[in-house]
Amino acid sequence: MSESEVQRGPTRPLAIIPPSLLTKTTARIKSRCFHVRRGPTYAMGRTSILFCLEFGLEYTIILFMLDIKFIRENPGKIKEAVKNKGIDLDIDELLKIDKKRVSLLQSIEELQSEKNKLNDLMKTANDSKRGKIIEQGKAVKEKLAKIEPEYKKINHGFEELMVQVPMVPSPDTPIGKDENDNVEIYKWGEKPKFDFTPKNHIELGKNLDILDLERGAKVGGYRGYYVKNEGVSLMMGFMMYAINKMIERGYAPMIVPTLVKEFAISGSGWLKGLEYDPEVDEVYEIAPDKNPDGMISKESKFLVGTAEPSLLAYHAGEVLDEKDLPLRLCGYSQCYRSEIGSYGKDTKGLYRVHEFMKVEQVILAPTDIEASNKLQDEMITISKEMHEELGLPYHVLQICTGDMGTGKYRMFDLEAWMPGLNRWGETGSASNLLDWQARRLNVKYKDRDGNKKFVYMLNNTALPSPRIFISILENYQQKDGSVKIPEVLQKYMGGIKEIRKQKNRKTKEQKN
RNA sequence: GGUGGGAUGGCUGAGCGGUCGAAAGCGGCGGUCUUGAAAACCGCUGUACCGGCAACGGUACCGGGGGUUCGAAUCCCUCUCCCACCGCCA
Repeated sequence: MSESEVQRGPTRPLAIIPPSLLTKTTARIKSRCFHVRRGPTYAMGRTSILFCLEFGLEYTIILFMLDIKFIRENPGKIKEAVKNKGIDLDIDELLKIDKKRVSLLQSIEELQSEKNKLNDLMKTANDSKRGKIIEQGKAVKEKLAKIEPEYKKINHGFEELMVQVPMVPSPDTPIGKDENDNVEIYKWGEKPKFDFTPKNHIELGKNLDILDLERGAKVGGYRGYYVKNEGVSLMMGFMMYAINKMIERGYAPMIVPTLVKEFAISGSGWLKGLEYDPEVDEVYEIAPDKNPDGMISKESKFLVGTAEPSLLAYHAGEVLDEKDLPLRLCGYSQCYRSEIGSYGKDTKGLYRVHEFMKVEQVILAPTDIEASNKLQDEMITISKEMHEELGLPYHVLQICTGDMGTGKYRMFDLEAWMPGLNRWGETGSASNLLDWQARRLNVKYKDRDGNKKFVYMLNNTALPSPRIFISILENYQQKDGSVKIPEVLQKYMGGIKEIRKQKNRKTKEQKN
């Protein structure tokens, strides 16, 4: 058989079978794990691969992330991904633990089988035999009591390593160590030229009385801020603009919970390990609630860093219908970031703050890599369009292996130009994670043949509040310190065309 | 804040110590009939993991975790969530 192409990717081994072989819409080979059907890809098990081998059919192997079977069979590819992403994870150790785990599991299953047989005997046994069966049952129970704790311990270690296994990056992802190796793939707009020294948003905001960082720090602490007056109209204005844009593009809008259970956070990949670690994880944990009996419940909650976890977890544990995919969602939320890994970075101004607003876009898609990449491009196009309508010069970077998260397959950042800071600043980030998150959140769909598969999940920023705010202020500033308003936003701001220093800010009523 | 009632397969819903991976209905799939469709009738129809080339075999799962028992969907503890009514409040 000719292995036409070995691709790196996620999920179960997929096979592509020439359509000429499928004379009917559904050609079914009666085997439990073997379904052949029409379409670009076919979900297959081991049997199917063997079938292909036997009949000389072509197929494409695509990786299966977080599936231990694939890791066992292709340790080389995983090791390469671990290396390229700069992750500290020993795959050999994982495989060793896996082996031990499986052998313990088998012992347990044997004992349980024995136990079940005794139970069956008990149903029909007379009293004289019963005593003996009870003795035997007790003996089996003792053995189980010995093995089970050992298994649990091993299994925990196994899971700890498994959650760190990275998604293998897409073939077009540049290999690199850090953000310096990201590749600029697109650029739009001219950086504005000023016949004066441009101010940064901190000065502009203060002069115009639309941003107060001092009192923000007084009340909110480090990285706290107040947005005021026309600043509020501006910020709420472009949030509303983003929401409308998403609705227009067919994304279902939601205002999502920002206080969520741990599974939503960890399932989306926002925790680095198996459990929350405030030293490394970027999210805030909220003290446990009181339950109705006044007892302290064990489950604490977390503040989301974006609407993404809330949107993705919306369908957690559900089986969707293929005809509803791709599912396009957008969420508006307040976002909270502990910035634990960024101490001392961007300490001034609005660039890096602990809380902000954001409109986020998310797609749940069928398991087709090509199509999911197209959907990712679709989301990026929307972001590009918004930057262009807002008149913000920007460029798009393809993120390299070393700078992308563990679970990501393909990733792009948008960076808008910020003249006052004299640099590009990230205003959007689009990721395709394939089924990496869906496995953790257990979101599946039923395809046309009734097979259940994990969906592919993609996310992208629509607009984040502080950084777009910065970029607008700094790009649209005028010599006299005023700031013009991009035309598309004016209708969301009650017709305000520019923000300038106000001598008398009293409201109408106060004036009267 | 007070008082009750719940959580079972894709959905509705029975079971309340062994014969239960789980009745029944709906939905889905396949078939008969039909020019085609509908109706009617017949059959099939949960998921994950382990072993096996396969046929198949094994184990687990009745919201999560723990316990009692030779044996738990069923009894006990605990957590989470949902519903109803009253009170209070945005």
